[in-house]
Amino acid sequence: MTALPTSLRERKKAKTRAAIREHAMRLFEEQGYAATTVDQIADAAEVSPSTFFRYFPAKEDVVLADDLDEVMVRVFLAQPAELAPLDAMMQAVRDIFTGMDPQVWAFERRRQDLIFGVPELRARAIQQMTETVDLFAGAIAQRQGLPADHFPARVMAGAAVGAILAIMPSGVGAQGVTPGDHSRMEQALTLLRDGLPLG
Amino acid sequence: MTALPTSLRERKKAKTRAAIREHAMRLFEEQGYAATTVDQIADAAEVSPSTFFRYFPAKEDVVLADDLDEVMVRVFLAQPAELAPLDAMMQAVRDIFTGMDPQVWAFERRRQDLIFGVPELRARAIQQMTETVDLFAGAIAQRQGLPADHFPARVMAGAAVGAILAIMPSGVGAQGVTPGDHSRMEQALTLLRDGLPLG
DNA sequence: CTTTCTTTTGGGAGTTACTGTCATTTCATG
DNA sequence: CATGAAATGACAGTAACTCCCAAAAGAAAG
Repeated sequence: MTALPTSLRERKKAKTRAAIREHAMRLFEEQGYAATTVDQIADAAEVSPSTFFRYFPAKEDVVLADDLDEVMVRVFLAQPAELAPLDAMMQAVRDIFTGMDPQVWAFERRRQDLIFGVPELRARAIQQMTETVDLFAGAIAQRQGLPADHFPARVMAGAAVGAILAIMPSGVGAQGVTPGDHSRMEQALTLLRDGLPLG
Repeated sequence: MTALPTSLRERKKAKTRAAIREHAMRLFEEQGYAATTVDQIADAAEVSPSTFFRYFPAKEDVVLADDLDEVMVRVFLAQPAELAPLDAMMQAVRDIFTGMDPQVWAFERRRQDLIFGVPELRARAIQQMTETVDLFAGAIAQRQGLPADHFPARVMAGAAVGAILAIMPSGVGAQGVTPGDHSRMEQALTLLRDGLPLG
């Protein structure tokens, strides 16, 4: 996941970060996000509140820290050049979901559950997605040898991210990403490619 | 815009609300969003901070209070039934932008500038858009006589909203929606309808 | 091992957005 | 004018941050 830590200092920092994160997630799941204070998290992780904010600039960032989106863009760019962009995207989705190790998967799932359950977090997650649109628009253009600000490339990126977002579970009792979801993503991208038939 | 106020009380409330809003927007534009405190706004509008929060549950809501999205859905549903969904959407965009009176337009523009300039506001605005996706998905399905949770309808709604969002100016020095923008929106929807050709 | 330098940590004080409560004022009504 | 309802303002309190400074812990050098 991350580069292997060398010095004692690095190892301690990684451990502290992980501890804060784990205790925070647990408390959020147990008592709810809003009802959990930063002080409680700090107490549980045995650090001072000051230290908490040194590791995570905001309470939200404990949950939102690293995003999957950049990985997605990288995998997308690694696809064979002969694939059409939307097909390359589908293949990238497939690659990511099949190659993910179970532990990462489980953690990802807990995160998704929290994010989609808490409006505050959902808002920021979606904002991250708009940054992903920029990344994707650039990536698509690059792949096809088009200028970086190519209009149709932007539209495609926006449509793809929007479509995927739209089929994410978000209502009451929603569950995060499940193993079956990557096939729904592929269906959505196929529809896009075919001009959005409604039949 | 709103129903005509009858009683003295109603009129006063409307005036107070407008005053808070106007002073807030002015201060945000002059000194920036974060640098403006609720107390300053309350002072300028000559109300107590308590009253401020009675009118707007959060500082953000002064800017985000009413959204254009619901209007969009209504106009979309009012389009002639023989238009294909994406064409109906295009026509709805056209109707709204041409029918908007200049004063509303000017205010809308100031709002857009603020929203797209302040990350915090942008995040919440985008969240509102996801709610719009739900509305649109339902509207599309309804128009075509499909079940409310029809998968391709959701994908279409998500793609359309995502595409439009993607071509909104958001970078540094970005300007809000300008009169020329509705044609860009139409271009985007046309691309969607045609299966997203990149040429 | 000790000294010195650097990084990390904890503590405290301060700001700001927001919540809840209660007395007072302001409008509506008979 | 009297009475009830709604709006307001002042107050106290909480929680998420921010800034700053002194103490602790790891790294490097003698």
